[in-house]
Amino acid sequence: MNRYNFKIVENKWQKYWEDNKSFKSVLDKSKKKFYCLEMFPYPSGKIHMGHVRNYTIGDVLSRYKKMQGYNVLHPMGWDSFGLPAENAAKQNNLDPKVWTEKNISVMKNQLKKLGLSIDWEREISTCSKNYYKHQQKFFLDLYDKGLVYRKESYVNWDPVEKSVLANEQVIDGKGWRSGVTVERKKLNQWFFNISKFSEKLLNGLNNLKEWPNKVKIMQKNWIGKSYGCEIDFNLKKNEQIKSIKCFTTRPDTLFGMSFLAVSVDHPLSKFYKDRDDFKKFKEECSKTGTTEEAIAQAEKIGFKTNLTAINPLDNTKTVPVYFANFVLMDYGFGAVFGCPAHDQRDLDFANKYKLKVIPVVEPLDKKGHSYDENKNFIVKEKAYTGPGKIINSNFLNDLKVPEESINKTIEYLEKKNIGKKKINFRLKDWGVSRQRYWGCPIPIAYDENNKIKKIPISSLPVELPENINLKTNGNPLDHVDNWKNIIIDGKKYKRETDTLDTFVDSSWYFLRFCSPKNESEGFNMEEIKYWMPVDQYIGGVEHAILHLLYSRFFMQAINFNQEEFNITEPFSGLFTQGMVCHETYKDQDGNWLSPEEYENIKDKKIIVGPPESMSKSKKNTIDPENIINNYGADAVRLFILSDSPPEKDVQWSETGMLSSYKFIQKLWNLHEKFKSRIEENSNKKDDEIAIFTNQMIEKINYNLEKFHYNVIIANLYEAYNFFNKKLDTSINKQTILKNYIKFLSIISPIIPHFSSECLDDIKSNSLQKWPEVDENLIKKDTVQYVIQINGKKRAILKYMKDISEEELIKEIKNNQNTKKIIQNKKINKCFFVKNRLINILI
RNA sequence: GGGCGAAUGGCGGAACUGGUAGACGCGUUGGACUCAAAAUCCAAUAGUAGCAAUACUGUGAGAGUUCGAUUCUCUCUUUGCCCA
Repeated sequence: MNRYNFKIVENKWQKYWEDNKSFKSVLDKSKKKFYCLEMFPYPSGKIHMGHVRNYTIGDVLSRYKKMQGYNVLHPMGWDSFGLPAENAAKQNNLDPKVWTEKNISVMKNQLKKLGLSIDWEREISTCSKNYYKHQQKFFLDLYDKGLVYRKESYVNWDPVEKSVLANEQVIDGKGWRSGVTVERKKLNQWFFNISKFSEKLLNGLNNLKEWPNKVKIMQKNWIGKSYGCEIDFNLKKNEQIKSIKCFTTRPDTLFGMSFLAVSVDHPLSKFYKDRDDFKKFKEECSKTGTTEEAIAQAEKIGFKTNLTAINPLDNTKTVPVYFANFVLMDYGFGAVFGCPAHDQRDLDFANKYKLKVIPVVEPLDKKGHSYDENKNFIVKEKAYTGPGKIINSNFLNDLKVPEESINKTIEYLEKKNIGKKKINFRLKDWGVSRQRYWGCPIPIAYDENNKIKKIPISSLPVELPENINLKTNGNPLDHVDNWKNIIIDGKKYKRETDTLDTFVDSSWYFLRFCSPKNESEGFNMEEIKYWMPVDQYIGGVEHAILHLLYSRFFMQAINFNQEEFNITEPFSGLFTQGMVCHETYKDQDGNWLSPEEYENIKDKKIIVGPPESMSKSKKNTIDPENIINNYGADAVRLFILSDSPPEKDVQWSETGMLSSYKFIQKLWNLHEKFKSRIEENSNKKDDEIAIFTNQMIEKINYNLEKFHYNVIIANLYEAYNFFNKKLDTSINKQTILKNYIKFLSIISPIIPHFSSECLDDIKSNSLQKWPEVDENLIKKDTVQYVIQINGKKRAILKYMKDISEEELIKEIKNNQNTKKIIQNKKINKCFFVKNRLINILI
């Protein structure tokens, strides 16, 4: 018997697919399209197991859809701008472009070894000028539509590195490399007006039927629509400023107000800007990070003004006005009123500055709360934010919180012209400026007066200069004078040296795949009208918010003021796969060990940790290329799908991998067995194989549609067990051949090389259609009935299909096994489920 | 602190709409082959009792709805992810 040589077979079919352009997709309006897309990789150097899992899931789906007759678009590209390239290049004295291109070529080869059904002719790379040229054009388009603007905004500033940090580079409020506390610094930056579409992005979620609920909920929370109220607070006898406008979601707590806090950037600050103590305070505030979390955790500090605000519901009550570090200018109006009893931040602040704490909401349940000697509810260290009823609030007393209280208060404020109902969104505009070299240049220049000048379309792309000095303070582009200084129409300008956030690159790449080679436009209307939206998008849940939201925004932005294209959602189906995990190993000194190191020094005391997602820092990674070389692509594909449902984490296991490899060998032995039987001739009529095959197809169809890929593998094992046994009996030649081809077709999305080789070996087409289920064959004449007595299973009996309740009871009374249980007993009641079960109560 | 999930043999996991719990794989045990081992093949494998047929218990804990609950409802425990 021949042994299956995966190396020869896999090379052969990969070459065959490439030579025959088997997966090239062409626009064909006569065919139904299916756009299957997996999140494209960042070219970090090598593919990792997460990629293997992601792309295998997508490949199974693509191949399945193709076999079903769809015109499948399954492209691949590279998210190739980004900070790692810049850092790696700096370390190794390379050009980021050279580093990136080398990685791409390595990773492309690795992906090809997996045997993915990708149309490589559509390959794109976001760092190529053919790509970012259109992105720059797009930027100017959005500028013309008024969806891009420039404003001053805070960034995370590392005072040691003298550079701007991304939020993820700030760890516990400190720079990831310098370890120094990050400061807030104001810079002029570019913004996309995503908040303009808050409502649309929120409502659009309702139409995304094939998205996981949790992703929709995360986006909904991120957009954060809240109903509240804007309130004007009058100030006590002040000439320069009469009132301060605040936004609040809890107007019902107005009687509990004990201070008013404004942001240091509030217009009010202009009256204090020359005072030294205020300057000092402002500097102190700048030491707080920019994330919501950093602000929440920072100590609440304030600067007391000489202003006094009047409670709009009771003129006799006045409160002090503070500048405070926890109030941000870009939320609401940069001013809030503080009700310490019912907001933790306000309470921390009030306790620090010895301000009054007046509870105005009393919890319904007294358990776990504090009360004074007169049994009045009091708040000390922990603010109460739950439901209850209003107290200490004059005419608002006894209203139910929150059902009645908020709306009633707003009604009152509107009637008295003090405030009005307002909807607020948490979603802020998207700051896209990055003070980095390795990104898409922003096609803008400034004249001597700092006035914005668009780079003319005809001189796009604005190319990134190559081979520049990266070891500079701040943005390297700032130091490239011959690039920075330009002349447009005879006038001197300085280029914008910030580059675009890489999330911009990935916000429209799915469109580019529809027209990857088009020189004159980023995407062609006719082509995106045919291919878009992406029918199935597959990737990690870590992109649930930003990438997906930004992509959705881009579709809105394209659609904005434009009739021709009316698809506003880029991904009609979304699937988020789980991570690939591995045990972790540490030696006695607490150093991480790799799985190989662990194998080699097994006898020593090593602490084996629980499975965690593979990461270089924990050294618990497995290199896919080694695995492919040792076991073959088919075996890897089989294993990565077999052990867990795709949406959950999967644990990498060497024994599991080995058993997948062995299974392919077993399938090959089965193939040899089949072949010998196909050549034999037996006239015995036997429907059992056909019935089994059809039932299997039915099951697999169901599991494919539901992404239960691990169950499909179990189905395949069952099929193997069945066929292996069946082949030892006498069977009809035609029956075997017909059903065997169906079996090979069904396994082909998962282990395509193996399947192609076997089909070819029995002189059958290696690219089969997906087999249809023959309904006649899966109809059964007899059915197994579960016999329950008093709810307990007592027997399983086989009878004719569609037997009536009376007949079935008669049969049970006569059956040897069951009659003893119910003999001479009175049947009180029966529950009969046709063709399935009967429950007899005696 | 808030939101969303999850919990099933030694392990990963399966179970349609409430209707046979544990498919399939790993591991373990026994056997065949072998001088021996590996590989391969065959068989057993939730627990308890029993030679066995079989009986009882059993899907994180506790309650509830139901003829019937892994599945639905409530409370709790543990745990994961996201936001703070």
